Amino acid sequence: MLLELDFQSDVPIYIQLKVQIIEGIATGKLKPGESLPSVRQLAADLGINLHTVNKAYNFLKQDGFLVIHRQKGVVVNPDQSPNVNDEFITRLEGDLRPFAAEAYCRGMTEQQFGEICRNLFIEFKKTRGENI
Amino acid sequence: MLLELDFQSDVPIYIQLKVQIIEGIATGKLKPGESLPSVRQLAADLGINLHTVNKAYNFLKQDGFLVIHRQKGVVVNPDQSPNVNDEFITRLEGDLRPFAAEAYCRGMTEQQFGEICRNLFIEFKKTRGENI
DNA sequence: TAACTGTTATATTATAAATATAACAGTTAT
DNA sequence: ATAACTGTTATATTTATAATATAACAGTTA
Repeated sequence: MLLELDFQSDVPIYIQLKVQIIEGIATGKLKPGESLPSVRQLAADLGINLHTVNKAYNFLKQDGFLVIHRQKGVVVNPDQSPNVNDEFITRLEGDLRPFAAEAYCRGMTEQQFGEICRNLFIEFKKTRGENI
Repeated sequence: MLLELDFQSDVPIYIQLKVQIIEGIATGKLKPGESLPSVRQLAADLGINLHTVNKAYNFLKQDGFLVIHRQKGVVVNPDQSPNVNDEFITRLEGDLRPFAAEAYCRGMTEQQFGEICRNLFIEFKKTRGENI
């Protein structure tokens, strides 16, 4: 899977990695049980430091998206991704609220906002369908 | 309007201020034309530095949420909040995508996700209705 | 004149991000 | 067994950003 970094972005590199890997799982480009490059390999490929990759991997491991397999190294969780629990929903609502507020302030309609959110979600559904 | 800061949060203070002011406008707790505390006053009230407040105010001014009024100081844009333009939509989609991806990975349904987004939006509509 | 407004400038401190090396324990393949 | 790999841990340093501390300026207001 291709990972692209924007070094000009104000988003930290390890967050960019984390987000892109989750999106990769969402689209099916990264499949359950699939191995990821080693921390050293990926760091070398991207021209960044080993610890930056390790930081991203560890966040994803802690969330249950990745597991460490004795033989295969870092692997996409073969069982399934972590659940939707109350903690996640609370966090999600807190994270999304500012965006909803700004959209509402700017005069976006409920339909517009709903459609953008739904389309983003559907996009993953579709793409995973194609990649499985 | 009451502003509350979480000094333990990993979200920078000036971002917390920016978000809460936008949410205040969205809920109608901050009305068009209404004055905000001076940078020195708000900084003193919150126990933070003048420049931290100024930084938040300037971001909001740049986005068109606030204007500087000769007499009244910093004021909620009396005309209206900034528009929904293509730039905003592009930025919004980019910002929301990671959350949609994670929600989808965790097995959230399109209905669940859509409802959470819609409810957040509706909440502002309702609250502003009450506050106007 | 005095007290306020936002603004600008400069310097410093604190924290987080990213890097640089090095080493350890365990696995894998030659 | 040796060599090459795996993630992990430790330590130190550099870089960038966040936040603070003082000070001053130009304009407004009472």
